Amino acid sequence: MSTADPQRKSDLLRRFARSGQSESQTGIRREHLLRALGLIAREPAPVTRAVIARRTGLTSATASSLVAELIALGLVVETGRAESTGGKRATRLELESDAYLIVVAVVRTRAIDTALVDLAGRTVESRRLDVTGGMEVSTVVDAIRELTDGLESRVLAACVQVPGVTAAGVVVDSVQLGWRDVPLARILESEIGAPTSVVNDVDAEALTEAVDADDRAIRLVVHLGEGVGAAITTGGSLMTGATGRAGEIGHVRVIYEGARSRCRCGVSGCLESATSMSAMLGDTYTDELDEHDTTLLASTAEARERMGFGARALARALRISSALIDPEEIVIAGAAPALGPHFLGTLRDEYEMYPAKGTTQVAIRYGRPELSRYLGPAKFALAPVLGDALPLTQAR
Amino acid sequence: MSTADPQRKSDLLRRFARSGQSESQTGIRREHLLRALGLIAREPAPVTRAVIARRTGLTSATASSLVAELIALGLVVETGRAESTGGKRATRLELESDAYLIVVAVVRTRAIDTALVDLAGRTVESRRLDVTGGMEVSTVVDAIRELTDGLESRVLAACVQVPGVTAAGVVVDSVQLGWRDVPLARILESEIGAPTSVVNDVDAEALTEAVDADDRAIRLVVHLGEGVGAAITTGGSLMTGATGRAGEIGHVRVIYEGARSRCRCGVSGCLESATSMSAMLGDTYTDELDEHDTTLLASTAEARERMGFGARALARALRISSALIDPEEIVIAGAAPALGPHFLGTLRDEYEMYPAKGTTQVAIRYGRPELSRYLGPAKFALAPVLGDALPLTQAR
DNA sequence: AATGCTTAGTTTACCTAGTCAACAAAGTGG
DNA sequence: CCACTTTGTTGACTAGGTAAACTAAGCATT
Repeated sequence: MSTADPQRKSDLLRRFARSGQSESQTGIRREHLLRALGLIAREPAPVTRAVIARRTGLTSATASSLVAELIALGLVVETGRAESTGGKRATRLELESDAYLIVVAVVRTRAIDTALVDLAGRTVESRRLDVTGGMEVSTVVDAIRELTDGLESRVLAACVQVPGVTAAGVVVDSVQLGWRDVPLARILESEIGAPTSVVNDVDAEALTEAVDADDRAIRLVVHLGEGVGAAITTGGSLMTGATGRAGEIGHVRVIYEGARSRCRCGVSGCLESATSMSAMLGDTYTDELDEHDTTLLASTAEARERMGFGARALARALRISSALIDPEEIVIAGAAPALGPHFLGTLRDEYEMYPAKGTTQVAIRYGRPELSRYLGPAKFALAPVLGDALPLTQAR
Repeated sequence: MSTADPQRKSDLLRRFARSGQSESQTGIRREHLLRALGLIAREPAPVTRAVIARRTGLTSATASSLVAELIALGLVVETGRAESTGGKRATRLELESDAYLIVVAVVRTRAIDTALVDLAGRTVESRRLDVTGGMEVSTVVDAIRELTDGLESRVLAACVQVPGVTAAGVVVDSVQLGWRDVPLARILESEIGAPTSVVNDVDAEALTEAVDADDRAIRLVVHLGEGVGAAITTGGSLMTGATGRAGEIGHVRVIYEGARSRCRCGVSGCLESATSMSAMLGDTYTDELDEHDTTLLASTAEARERMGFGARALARALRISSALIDPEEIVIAGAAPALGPHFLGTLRDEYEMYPAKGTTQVAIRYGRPELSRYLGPAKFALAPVLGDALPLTQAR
């Protein structure tokens, strides 16, 4: 366990946190440091200086100097020697995952969940704060300050997850929280002294699902809950669209004949009115339910019938979406995994009923409920500092 | 007019053409050279060394050295002095647009159009070769060789446009040409000694429409012709998807009740069966028709009625597509502009009939038929050499 | 006309972060 | 014990930047 060292942290931030423009000189070095760090963090086999040199194509001299700097910054430690492969035994290098921490805050209508995540993706600590009345920005600030008290020098980055439209650290519009144009990142950055990001809840979930994604993978993640949303990830980062509203497909009309009920949005036949968890399981469903209760709700005959209808509507949306962006896979996340294999099977059948010429078969799977929901936000928090060097896989 | 200088061209290719991997050292210099070149090519006001220094944030010494190298490579010339702004008059810099040429070949079922495009986007020369029988790769090679005869030392890059699925310089599958897994780029590169790209026809068109795009603009381009296809451009480059099939939306089913005719693909109710030019204007329509003849076909009462049906089907596809990717604008290209304001108006009305909550209004416009169709391929050809430094705007 | 001030561009000394080559350290096998 | 391999470090060199001094060429004011 490393001790807090304010100097080392500020060195690290100066080195990595992209500071606007003049990256002409240090940019390459930053890139190389992150590649080396990425190898150390991701590679299952033991990583040594020689391995880094071979994999990056840099010389062993440069690899040594990169490792020296990573060790000085406290991100990497030497951990004994490797077996000999015919010559001198190499020094193993490993990520020092508990040197720094990432702060995650998940803000909802009536509660704030806060957590500290280490560089391996482990949740070191988590708290819940129930909030009565309206959600205030100051309450979020206080919750985070309480969590990080005394640990300031180890907090490397932070991310706040909110429901609603976000762009560049600003909560543009959150109906659920009643916030509009709140520069949340700026407020928190001055408060905790670390780069802070703001992310939409659906996007955060998509990043969680992309946790061990291939570099170039393109993935369509659909969230089913009280509402319906989607997100597209490419190589571990998000497609935000021109106005930060990419993925807002919940209220697009997909049923033109035989719509069953009018959605709260006014349009009848929109995707959400057929495929949201509430539409399929009834109004007793809420996002606060656990998996067991949701499974119970899904077991009635009426629910099963409505799940068929919902699957058909979602299949319509997915067919055109996947033809357009040609994803590697489609992930149905949110509370959907609790619906079980029946819903997924129906969805796949409906999806494959009209295969479009010129497109390839795309796998549809459920999201993985076993993944910590802090992983996506943690990954998003780390992006401006360490890029996607660290996998944050949690389990290994 | 600059003379051919083989040495200078090979210097340029060595400097810019990204050669696989080891870009660790020269990468930054390449970046800076391209930024300087981009300023000189794009800026409407006269560009000088001092301007480059200010805009890039580099020092004036570096700007001077960058310009010196661009001049040595033949990409830039000094053109007199600017007005004084209180001190020494600056030396104007301009793009030497006729020093190098880009080869474009548009391959279709029965004809090959070839063209030479200069660095400003002007078509310097163009030829057409009608082909009877099947289209052979060797015929394409010959057509290009004939066009470039004696100009080899000025040809900087080439692009071949083909109908069908393409990926990384390979024609993966072209039903129209009867080609499968043809490594066209590799064949041509050894033939003409310049980096060669292969692009899909719909993608090429999308790049043409993105010719003076803002850097971060995301744009959805839909091609209407004998078939229907789409492409997404972000910041001047294409989203290709996981397997190079992004945008293949033609045969996605969008009409579930009241489909009028079965498409050649077998599915009834697919987008193409309602919205392709052939579906709307009748089987007498072909992609070879000129704008005038197409307009005539569109003027009958029956065609107008079918255009309404087609617009409704396309609107369905566009609503979900634009909610998903949140584009800056939607462009309806291909032969569609010949359909006139009636079709576009109907499409807009249908599109806006069910506005989805949480999304923003997106402008729908026709493609610009006045743009040379060689611009998109030329831009694609130049990408591996000069990135998106040159706008290739043609007219200024 | 002389002087000062401003802007443009070049030259020079220095810095950063690589490479290459020599070498030390620490292993293996005959 | 010695040749050979692999790991990692050290020192000379190189590419491509910066900072600051300097030259060049204009305008404005005395």
